[in-house]
Amino acid sequence: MRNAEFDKEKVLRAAMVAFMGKGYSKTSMQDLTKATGLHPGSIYCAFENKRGLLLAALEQYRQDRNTEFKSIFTKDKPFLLALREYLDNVLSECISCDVAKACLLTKALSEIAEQDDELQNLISENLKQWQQSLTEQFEQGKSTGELKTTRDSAHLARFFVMGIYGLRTFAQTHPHQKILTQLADQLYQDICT
Amino acid sequence: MRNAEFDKEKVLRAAMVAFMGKGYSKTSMQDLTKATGLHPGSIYCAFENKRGLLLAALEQYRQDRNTEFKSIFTKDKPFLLALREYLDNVLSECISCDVAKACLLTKALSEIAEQDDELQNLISENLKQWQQSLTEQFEQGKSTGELKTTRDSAHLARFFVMGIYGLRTFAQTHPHQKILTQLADQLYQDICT
DNA sequence: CTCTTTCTTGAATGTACATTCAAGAATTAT
DNA sequence: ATAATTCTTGAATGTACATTCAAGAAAGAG
Repeated sequence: MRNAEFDKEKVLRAAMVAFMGKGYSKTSMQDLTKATGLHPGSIYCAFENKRGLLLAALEQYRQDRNTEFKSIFTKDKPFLLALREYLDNVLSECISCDVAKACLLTKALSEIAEQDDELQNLISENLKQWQQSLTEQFEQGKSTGELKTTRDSAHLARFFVMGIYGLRTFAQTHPHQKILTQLADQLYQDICT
Repeated sequence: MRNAEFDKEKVLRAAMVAFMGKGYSKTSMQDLTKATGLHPGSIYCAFENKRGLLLAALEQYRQDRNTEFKSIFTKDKPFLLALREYLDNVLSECISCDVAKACLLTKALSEIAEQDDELQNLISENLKQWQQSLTEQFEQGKSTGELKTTRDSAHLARFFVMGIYGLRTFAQTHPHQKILTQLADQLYQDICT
């Protein structure tokens, strides 16, 4: 008897970064062995195949994002502050020069989803769940009176999500702090008034 | 002496559709020969290689979009109507079930740009040019008094572009007419007030 | 009608890749 | 210590692919 030697989370985060950097197709197994430090056999043993590694990485990504979300939208923090902090986080990802500029979910969605229904559904569900969490926060914000608007919470959340998708794509052609910040400010204003 | 037998525009539009459907990497030469009706040799003769075909297809895409843009934003049509029509066009693309849901430029940008600086620049320039055209239209709309806002035209155009990027991504997970229309309406309102 | 040029065809080539597997190494149990 | 089990290693395999190329077909020139 013997236990696996590698740290699954570390491996999955490394795989995430690799996939975000080159995209799924262009990330070779060689890239993945280099990034994760695992040999092909180990990867196949642990994750079945390359696609399995992507699935596992997506799940890890979802968990990480979820943890981050909960750490920002805490019960004691005023909603508007939390929302602004959340947006600023997205913003700094967009501006940063590392590979996390794109969201792994949307990147994978645009690259592979058309060909792979299971993956498409998985990703869509994740994104819908994220949107649902935001809807709940908007609802919360309205109930405390912080968010003064007649608009439906679900609608607000969808618009916010759309804005973030757009911001991320925009950042790929215009990675300028000033402009991106302006766009984020505008989005925040449009939501909160 | 003998002339090439194929219609370049038709070939390029077929290639565009193929690339939009499967993405660049996953579209094989076999797919492309089937889609275009050309044999490998002819493709290599006319476009150098697969990447060359993508470049040519991107250029065709740019031209087609430009023509469409000019046909919507004509001098005699009221700006607000034109803007609304433009947005509705995007919307119907998002809702339609064919492959044109995604913009070829942003799809290619997210898939390949990281690896290919020349392509990255080409696409970025195209997108910036689009944004510039919109800026000019917003400026026009302000000068006629149709567009009543204190906001900068360039800023308006950026926000509008961001919204369209977001709408397209959003449509990949929620291809529902009603919700997408709602989002487009909201975007239109936010811009025009 | 014949020659020349250019285009077309699709089988052949080489490469890059995902995947497998058998031998070796490490760990735990007895 | 030894055996039993499970993990690790990386070279070998087969496949899918982009690309090439030489032979054949079509079109125009003389």
